[in-house]
Amino acid sequence: MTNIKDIARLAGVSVSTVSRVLNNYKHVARDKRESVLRVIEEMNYTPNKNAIDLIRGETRTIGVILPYNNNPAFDQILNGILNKALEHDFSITVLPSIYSKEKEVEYLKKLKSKLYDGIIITSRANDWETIIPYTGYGSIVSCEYTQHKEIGCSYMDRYSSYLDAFQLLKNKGHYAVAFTTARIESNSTKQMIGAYKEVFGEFQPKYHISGCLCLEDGYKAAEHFLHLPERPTAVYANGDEVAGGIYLYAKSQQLKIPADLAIIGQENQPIGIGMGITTVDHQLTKIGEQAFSLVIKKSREKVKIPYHIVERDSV
Amino acid sequence: MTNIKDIARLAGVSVSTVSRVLNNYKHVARDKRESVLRVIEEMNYTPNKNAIDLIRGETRTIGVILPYNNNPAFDQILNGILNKALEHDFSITVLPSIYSKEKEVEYLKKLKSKLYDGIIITSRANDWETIIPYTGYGSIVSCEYTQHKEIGCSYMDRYSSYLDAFQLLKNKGHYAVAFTTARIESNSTKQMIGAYKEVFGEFQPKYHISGCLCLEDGYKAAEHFLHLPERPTAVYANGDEVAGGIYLYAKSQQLKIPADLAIIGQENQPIGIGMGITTVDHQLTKIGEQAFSLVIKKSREKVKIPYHIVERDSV
DNA sequence: TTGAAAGCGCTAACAT
DNA sequence: ATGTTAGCGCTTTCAA
Repeated sequence: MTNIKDIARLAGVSVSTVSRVLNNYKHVARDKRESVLRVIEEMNYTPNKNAIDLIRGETRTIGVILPYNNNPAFDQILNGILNKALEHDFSITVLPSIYSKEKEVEYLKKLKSKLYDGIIITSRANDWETIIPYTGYGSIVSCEYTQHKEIGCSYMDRYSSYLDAFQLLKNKGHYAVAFTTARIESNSTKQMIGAYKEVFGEFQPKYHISGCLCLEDGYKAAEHFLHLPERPTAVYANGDEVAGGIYLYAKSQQLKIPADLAIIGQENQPIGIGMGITTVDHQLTKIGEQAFSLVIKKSREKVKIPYHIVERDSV
Repeated sequence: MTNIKDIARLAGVSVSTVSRVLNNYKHVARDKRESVLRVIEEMNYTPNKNAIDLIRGETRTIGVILPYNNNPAFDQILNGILNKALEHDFSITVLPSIYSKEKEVEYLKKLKSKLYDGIIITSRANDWETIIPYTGYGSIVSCEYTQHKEIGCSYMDRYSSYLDAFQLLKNKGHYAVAFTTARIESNSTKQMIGAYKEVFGEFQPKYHISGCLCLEDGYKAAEHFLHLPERPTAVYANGDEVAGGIYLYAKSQQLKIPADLAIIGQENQPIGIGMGITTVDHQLTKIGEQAFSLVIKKSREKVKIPYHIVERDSV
């Protein structure tokens, strides 16, 4: 591999001069600049980026921690991040965590080891207390709200959106309402249950199924709900694919949507458009875009992205 | 920032000893190893990965060039890549190209600049002739077949799958068949047209619409097809979301699926399951997994991944 | 405008 | 078993 020293020698200049033309500095004589460029061309030289990153102490790369890499919601956030990264000429490294605390810490250590200029956490397993110390090594932005001043947030008002969705159902005359969530221990499950209580008074565990990520999960959840003695008349799914699965199972039981079962999904995904499912759109792409903007600004702002409900034919 | 020198000094040993314990080498006395570990702990030290990458000349990072970052097909491939990367403790950097030749070359230069150990090209705008020289700087694997010996391939037999899909339609009595593709200049459009000719004799431009990526594009394509004087009785869509859009438009015109219009999609995506759309599953996740395996083995094998047709209710 | 030289933080060959 | 030292390839003072 040819290096900067070779170029300098062949161009008859010093390495610092080569460095100067490489970085477009002024104060380089025309002829020297040209001869350096010629040699670079001839030798087909490209500077070693690791050496540059080592010296500069920055990499123009952002790491994105996300639990699942095959989940449409996280794909939407990632999409937003990539949009902005492309625009700002940053690279994005995807860090799949499967909600493993160890994996997450491993990734935070990579921030510390200077591989990334910052990290975006789309969702997490660790406590903020274990994450915050790493803000000393690069900017950390979360896609979930936290009051900790060290962390920038690009988030949505989950609680309020859950409230709206349940209220919509209640307004349509539904009182036996079921819902699905992804992780039982997650913040969003807690908020979902909270909102449920606020709207319907008491939480009934039989009307809640966790661990729902994809269409098949929704199908199974519906199977459970619809075999309950007092079967729900509506269900709020944590994603349109899960909602689609619920829809399919209901249909397989000859139920009419929404007459026999109302369904509301989340994140305005293609399947929801296709199947005409009402959905709560948290604008995840925008969340991702905003998260990226915050992380490169090293900002610790808390930016709330508005959600809206898209009414279709399933409620 | 504390560095290896500081640790050596504080532990009362040389940097090489510190390096040895860092890399789990043998021949380090118990007490020295322990005191080094203690100081590392106390100082909360993490080695600078850029320095290590610089010396080792490898980064355990693979770059993945993909044209769109919000396209379900490429998401499936990326998903497969990430599965394997996680397993093998490699990092994945996403390189969005929007089919720009310049962007692609920029990414290949990053391979040359030693940022990645290899690159996976899911789809490309450049000729192989301009890509191949970069195989000198790291392994390059393609998700599309090419006979060039320098390039490993994890691919599907597109032509044969197109043939099968068109034949399926023909067997069901369809002769006026339309189809959609993503990019007019792409290889897969060429193969699609070739397969069409082989099955139906002649290619009719009015039955082909390019530039279809999402549901909305499918909707518009259907609008076009269904207003043709001799409207097609079947359409093969380049993706299930596009197929979903076609389905929706047909429904909006009171057409029955498949009686009035047969629809076949591609890639077995959730929306297709939800809407009951027959699809050609090219197993993109497996393509991604295999591509990753090839790239880290620096293999130039050509591995064909089998496809299969999933029959549902739209044909 | 240019070059010499001192790092950036680490590994590894070599010597002991 | 351990330390010395010469790099890895580049940037950036500093002096000229």
